[in-house]
Amino acid sequence: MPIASIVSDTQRSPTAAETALTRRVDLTTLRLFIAVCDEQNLTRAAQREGIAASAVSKRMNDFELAFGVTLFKRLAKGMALTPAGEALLHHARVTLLNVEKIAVELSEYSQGVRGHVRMLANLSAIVQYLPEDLSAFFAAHELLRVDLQERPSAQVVRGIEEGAAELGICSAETDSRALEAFHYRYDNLVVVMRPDHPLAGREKLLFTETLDFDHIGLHTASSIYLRSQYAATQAGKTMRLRINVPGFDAVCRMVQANMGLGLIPDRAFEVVGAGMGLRAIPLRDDWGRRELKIVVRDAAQLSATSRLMLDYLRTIEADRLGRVGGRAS
Amino acid sequence: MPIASIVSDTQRSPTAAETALTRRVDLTTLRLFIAVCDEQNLTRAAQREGIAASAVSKRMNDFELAFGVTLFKRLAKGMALTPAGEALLHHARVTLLNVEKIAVELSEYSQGVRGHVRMLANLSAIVQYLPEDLSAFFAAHELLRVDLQERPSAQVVRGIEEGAAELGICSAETDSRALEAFHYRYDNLVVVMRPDHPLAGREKLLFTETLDFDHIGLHTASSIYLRSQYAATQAGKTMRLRINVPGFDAVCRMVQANMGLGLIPDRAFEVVGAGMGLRAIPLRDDWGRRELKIVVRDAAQLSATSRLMLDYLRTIEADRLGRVGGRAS
DNA sequence: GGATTGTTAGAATCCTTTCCCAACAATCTT
DNA sequence: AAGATTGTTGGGAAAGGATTCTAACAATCC
Repeated sequence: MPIASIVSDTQRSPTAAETALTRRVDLTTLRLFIAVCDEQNLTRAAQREGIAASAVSKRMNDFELAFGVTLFKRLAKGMALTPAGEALLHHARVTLLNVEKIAVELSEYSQGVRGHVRMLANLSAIVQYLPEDLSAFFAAHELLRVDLQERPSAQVVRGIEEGAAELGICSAETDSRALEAFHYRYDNLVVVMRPDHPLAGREKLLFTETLDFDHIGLHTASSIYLRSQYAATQAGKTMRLRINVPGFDAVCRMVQANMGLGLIPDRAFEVVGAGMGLRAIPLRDDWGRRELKIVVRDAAQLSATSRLMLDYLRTIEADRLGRVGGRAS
Repeated sequence: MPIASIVSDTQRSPTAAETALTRRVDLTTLRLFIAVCDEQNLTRAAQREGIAASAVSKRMNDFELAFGVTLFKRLAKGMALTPAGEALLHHARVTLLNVEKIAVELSEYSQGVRGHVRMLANLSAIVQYLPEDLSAFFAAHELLRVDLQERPSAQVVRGIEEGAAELGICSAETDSRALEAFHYRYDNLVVVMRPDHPLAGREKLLFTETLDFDHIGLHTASSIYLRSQYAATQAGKTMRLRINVPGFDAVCRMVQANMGLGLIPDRAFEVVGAGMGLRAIPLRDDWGRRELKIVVRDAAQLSATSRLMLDYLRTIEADRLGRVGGRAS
């Protein structure tokens, strides 16, 4: 993005003088600084942190001196931030948040947790397969912990590329660029409707048959939404959308409220919409069968724990298929 | 996302014991730790950091003791990470990166820069209006600096909500939820084509008229792509997409290469596709005129510098319209 | 004048680093 | 095969540095 970089400067590498300054930053100073900002008063901040006011004063002054910056305007009633102070406050907050994460995560290790796996996954995977897969995984490896976040498929890829997590699960149609990809699960889309809907008696449906009725859409970045819009376009028809909602449960509730048809994966319906008295009819179109894939940056360089998880996720469906003798649901 | 939170634990608040542990983390230890990880060797790490090897050893041991965790497997050939060590490494890296940002930013303040504004904007704003608007703004306020990142409109909103930046610019059609929104600019979409294209002689075009020809799409999260797909659907037709590309310049290059029609904002064409010998024909549909809006979390609580920028961006078009006497381009 | 506010100074304390040495494993030399 | 050499991490004592505390001091507000 060349045009952006003209005015952006976050990416440039720090000079030697700046790396020297890096060493003058320390966490207690940042913590105290935040306290002073919160209280807008040095004395109260010192009390809150259980330290003498003079110590705080000295730290703030030394810090300002070291960086050649004034952080506060010293008023008679307390301390007010300068622009430089505001900039520091922002970074100080996220830095301390990070440090807190360190403490939390390490203390988990000390209590026996032997590994952490950071994962990103799309909604379909999280709702349908991950709860069971992960709990089965935990049964075999009690000492592991997973940090899972939901994101649309495209951003799962982005997050893995950027190293925000090690394992990602996204729709197989998503472009995963330089990442390594492995098969995870197959998915089947079903049309969800009330039992009194005109189509409720059907065994199977073509997507085009549903286009004469109102639809309830997922959020616009979801792959199901994008794919169904595309299918409608291909058929030369229009999807009549009443509303876009953020989750499968919300879709089912909207269907229940007679807002229209919903299009969600079958297992999601079993999990989320089961007790709601709704009908789910399989989609006959070829794109009604979807694939979820696992993406990683470099399988060879994965941490031992992530490697374990990856191997597990890759074999689990193979096992299941072997037992059942075919591709189930 | 209740189902996700069962297995996710990033959001939970730290216990008292953990906040106590927070104080045992310090940056030099983290820096040394990273050095040891990089070198996989305590002695070399100590040399690199200009410190005695035994001091490093002591720090690592104390740290392990404090958290009750083993970070390394001590091998004869050096030190290898345990899973806990890998987890720490990840967080340590991002923490130090943040600290470096602090040093960089503050040293800029010390050199006279008086304020930082963090912004997110969509591609349309960045390519068309921000370069001029920002440079004009800088002319009036030499001492300010802007940190600008490109994101699709929906994620601009998300970023502002999460506090990643203070000012955002996105398409007016984007749902900005609880954020405050202000008008920024109007936009007009044009159809870009080669001069030898059948439609090249036209003065204006309806989007439906272009649907008989191949199109070049932007990336699927872009508002132009979403909106034009929707329009095609509404017209009961199909958009014949040859390829999706990530930027306006790429669209123009594809058009030049005879891949099809492009749909981009007019000013983007002037900036990016001007010298490429292409035709740009205005879109006559009502949605061909788009609006860009500025979003902020709470205008009343904005920092002084961001406030300045917001006020500037809000007035600049009003001025321009006043001078020109109407809505230009 | 009393009660805020933040700042300064000197002494006590705490912590870190350094230095030297020990134990150990792997590798090379005799 | 035995011994020497190199490189590794770990531990204890002393020196040096940094941080903190108490106490006293200015400036402002009510």
